[in-house]
Amino acid sequence: MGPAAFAEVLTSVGRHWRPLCYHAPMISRDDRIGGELPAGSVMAAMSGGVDSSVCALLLQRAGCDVRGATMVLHGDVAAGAGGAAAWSEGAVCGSSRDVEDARAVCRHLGIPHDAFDLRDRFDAAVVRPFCEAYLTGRTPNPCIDCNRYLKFEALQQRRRELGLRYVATGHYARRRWDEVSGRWQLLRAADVAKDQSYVLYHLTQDTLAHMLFPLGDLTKNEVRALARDHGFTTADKPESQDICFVPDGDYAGFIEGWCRVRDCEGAVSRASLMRGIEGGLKAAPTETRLAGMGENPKAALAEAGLAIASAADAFAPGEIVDHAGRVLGQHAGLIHYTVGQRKGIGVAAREPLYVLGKDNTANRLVVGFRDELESRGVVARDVNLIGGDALGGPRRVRVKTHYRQRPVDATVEQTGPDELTVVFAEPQRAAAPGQAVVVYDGELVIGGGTAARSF
RNA sequence: UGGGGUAUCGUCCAACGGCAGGACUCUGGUUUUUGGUACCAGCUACCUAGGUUCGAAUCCUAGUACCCCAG
Repeated sequence: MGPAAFAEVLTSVGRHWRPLCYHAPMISRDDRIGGELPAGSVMAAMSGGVDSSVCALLLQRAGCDVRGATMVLHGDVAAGAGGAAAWSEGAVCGSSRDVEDARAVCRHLGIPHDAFDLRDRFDAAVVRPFCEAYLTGRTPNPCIDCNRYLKFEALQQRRRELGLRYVATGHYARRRWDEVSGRWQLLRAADVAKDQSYVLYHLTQDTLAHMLFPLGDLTKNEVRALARDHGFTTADKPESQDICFVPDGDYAGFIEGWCRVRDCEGAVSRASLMRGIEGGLKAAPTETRLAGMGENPKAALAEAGLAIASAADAFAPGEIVDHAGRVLGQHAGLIHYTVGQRKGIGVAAREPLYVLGKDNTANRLVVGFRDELESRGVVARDVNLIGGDALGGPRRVRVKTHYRQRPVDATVEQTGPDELTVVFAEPQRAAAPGQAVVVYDGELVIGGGTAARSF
């Protein structure tokens, strides 16, 4: 079916076109490529969840040559005889359960399925930067890194190796070829409630050219209905939540354990942590360097108001103070807190108290009332602009500093080769350093970066 | 040590002599591919001992503790 015929089908079925997708080849209209429907071989990234299952289904129905691919991201290999490997159980992304679910869906669809062991890559590109960010007082978003370095970079590499044309994922987002600029664009999903473009701001032209987002025009309910209609075992899996490699939610405990594992003596000492952090900085591939740290991590840390030495005290109790320095209580270690946090401070006041900032040097937690948390803007580093060009002078945009936040009016200006400065139209609750700042122009994702500081 | 004042959830405050309420904290839940936020729900208290009264957090007496003035 050529694009003209495809458009005709859409027109002819009119308002009832959606149900047709249950029975006919139907994928997002925005997945046409240069006016053509996607043709050729596609690697469908399958997490074992409902979205990626339906993603594979839609590709197959569109007539693509599909093969499923699942990344094994974590899980221990049992020390069995003969090196027999057994993935650990667990309903978390990239676990054995998910690999099995993805494989079952592929069997159901009659398509090949590959499982890639990317645990080392996951550790290096996601887990280590996650721990190091928290240890230096920032609040990382590991899902962003996982998307960037695993779901896109690593899978694209496998795609090239296998000689396939596309990688498709179950993200709720859309891409579009822009004739005017001659470039690919990333757009928000049709289902605003499920839009996931926020975690994709780092996509490049090269990657977008080889990406498909078959779910971009569907709603979650439609996706689940499709999965049920096809009897997928993944149809009623719950939405993913929490950090996949910290299923119990105790990220501080996880990081402490991570530090211990890295230190043979088993002690979380200042010296061992410093060794770990500095070693990590040296050994990490360039793309997994501490965000925005550049060539000289220590200088960069100092510039950011962080001291490497103090990072070792991330677990040490200290004082809770207000903006005037009055001591209000004791904190349990700065690693347990993040800017904007309300719960867990443990100090009773006239109104709720929120974390305003973390003073790593003095090991003090600065708290205040809600209105004190508001900021005029935010500076983002480690910038990616999907269009490729520099942004230049102030530009009216909309900005998200959290996955679920509705975009807010702002102006953005390129204030450095790798720096954006966002000024909100109305003061916003401050974003924690380390969080993603994503810039939109209507439905279009312009790009984004990592929050360095609010002002 | 003299004079005055105050004692109520973990914290800060309410409650004509008539079922002790709220805010904050805390706990649980909902929402959510990050941390958080937001929303909903829940737990916990009348300083001690007497007295007055049908009935006391409330009034009276004593004790205890703390605070403020005088030292």
